[in-house]
Amino acid sequence: MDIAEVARRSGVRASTLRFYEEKGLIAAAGRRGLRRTYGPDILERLALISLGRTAGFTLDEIGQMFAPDGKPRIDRARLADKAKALDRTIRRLGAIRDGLRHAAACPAKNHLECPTFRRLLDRASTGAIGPRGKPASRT
Amino acid sequence: MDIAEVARRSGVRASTLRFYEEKGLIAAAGRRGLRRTYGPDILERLALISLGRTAGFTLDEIGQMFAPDGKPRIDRARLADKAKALDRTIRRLGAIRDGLRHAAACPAKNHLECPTFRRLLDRASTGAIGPRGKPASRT
DNA sequence: ATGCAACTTCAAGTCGACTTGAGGTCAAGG
DNA sequence: CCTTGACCTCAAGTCGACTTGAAGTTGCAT
Repeated sequence: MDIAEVARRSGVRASTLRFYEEKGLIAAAGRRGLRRTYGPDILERLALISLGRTAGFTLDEIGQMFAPDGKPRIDRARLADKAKALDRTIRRLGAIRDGLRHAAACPAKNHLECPTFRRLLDRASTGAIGPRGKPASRT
Repeated sequence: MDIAEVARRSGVRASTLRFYEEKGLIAAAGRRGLRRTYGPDILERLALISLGRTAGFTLDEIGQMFAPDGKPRIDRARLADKAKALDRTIRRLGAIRDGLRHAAACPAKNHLECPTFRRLLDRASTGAIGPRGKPASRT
């Protein structure tokens, strides 16, 4: 596959593929002249990277999860930690989602007067919800 | 309250408070000489901002949620949308958390050989999970 | 009255993850 | 053979959310 096809099949832009290569996250199977050629494995690799990104790993962290030979070298403790962190995030977001839902439906003229909303706000300010451990998605 | 006390009580750094002011997200109640003074309302305001941030709104979006008079001006449809988006995110993250948990416990020498892991990967690459709608938290 | 820690402004820097632009090369179709 | 469009490299730019640094001012305790 050439870079355009990988881009097409993975949804990852060509510029990003070059960038990932520069960072050591992926490698082209070879070159045809100047041009990169990729084997089918690249797609799985990219899926793995995408997965890691969504889970909240940085590219650098993801890079460290591949042994120099290219096979995943996965640190189970690290994964368990991340699962735990993810779980906390999920809980926080769940609380917020419920708060938003309520606010969207709530009849109070001013949300600051709504007890449900105020409870959410209190939890937010006492750190049960926010702020560290940031956002949720740019829709 | 002076800026240092607001910082202490809210957990938001003084530099951030000045930055938020510059962005129009907050305002000092007044000045004592050069120095900003804040009323107690600021803490609620900051909680609201923190909440919005965690929910995935940008600072600009959050700014638009306050009427010029400073009272929250909340667009219910917007909130409902965000709740929906948040819910999608939560689902994605839940799937990933489960995948990570499994991977952390899974006995397979190579995760790529584990059927559970592969299923996760497939969902990731078919877009059921990733990649658009980014990360989860910098722990 | 004086010293100084804590405040002020404004410009620039940082970080992560890419994207964009300029200028160059080259494989493949006509 | 020639064109051309897809590819290449490398440097710089972007975006969001802040932080940092330099240089200046000042409220307040002694």
